[in-house]
Amino acid sequence: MVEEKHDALDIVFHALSDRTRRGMLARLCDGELSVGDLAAPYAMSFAGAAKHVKVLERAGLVRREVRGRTHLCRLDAARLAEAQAWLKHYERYWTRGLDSLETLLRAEDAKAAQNAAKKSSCPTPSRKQERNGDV
Amino acid sequence: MVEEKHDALDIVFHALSDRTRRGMLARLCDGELSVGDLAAPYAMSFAGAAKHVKVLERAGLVRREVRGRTHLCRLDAARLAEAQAWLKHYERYWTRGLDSLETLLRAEDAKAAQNAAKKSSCPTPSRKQERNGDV
DNA sequence: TTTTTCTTCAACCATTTGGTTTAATTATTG
DNA sequence: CAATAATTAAACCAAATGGTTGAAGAAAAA
Repeated sequence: MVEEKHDALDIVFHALSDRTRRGMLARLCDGELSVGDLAAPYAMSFAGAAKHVKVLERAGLVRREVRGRTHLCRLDAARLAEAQAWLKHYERYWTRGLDSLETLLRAEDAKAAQNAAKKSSCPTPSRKQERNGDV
Repeated sequence: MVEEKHDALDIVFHALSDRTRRGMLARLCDGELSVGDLAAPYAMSFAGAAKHVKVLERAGLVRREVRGRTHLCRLDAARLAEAQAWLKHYERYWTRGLDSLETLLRAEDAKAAQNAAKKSSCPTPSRKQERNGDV
């Protein structure tokens, strides 16, 4: 009878819905950081940033190890896996679209290849982008 | 100089951080639904549910087509793809863990197979779960 | 036209969020 | 010991969130 209003996914997605917190997670990829280290890059007050760390912690995305007077934080990606598992259900609803886009691009490539064939051959046009912008 | 405080990812993750909205997205997988249809299953007021639809719409997760007096909504998964692309960056931080888990389970399976070998052979133990609980 | 249906809009309320500042806590260092 | 460093805790604030109710609009049906 604990009247749970938010399930784990609510809390994880909420934690991810803030650019500051996503930035913290990104920096934790390179290894453990203290709360102070995590807070340093941001313009806000230390206490403000520490609150963000706490949100990440409550979402289970970071784990904290108190070591002397500093609190070391490290990424715990398990909950991210859960979030991605949820999203994966919807993969088919965008891959369909991407597939047709892919088809279109392939057709374009083929046409371009035909036109270019008079001059040279170009086996794999390599339409890979992987552009991301991060954080 | 528009002073954008929230980027697209903020808004998408926030939209996903509510069970009601995730439920709506799930139901939209089966096809278009009116706002009324979307609202029906929930205990809250119609206007309350309609607000959730609007949040999804502003996040770019649903698109609305006004048709007569009913507003048809349909899933637009492109933004979900962006969210998953972000999560994909972290895949390596949980697959490492899952790999060792996998190794452990494989070892268990192998042992079980050895024990069972005296009675019968079982080619693919099929440790696939895909359990999800959805929404 | 009148009524009903589907929907938005506006006002309101309680709670949460993201931020601040100041004070308190805890561990290290001089 | 006293001083400093790393952090939390508490009180506060403005804005956003998630919900309500009641009214209004526009399209369809009577």
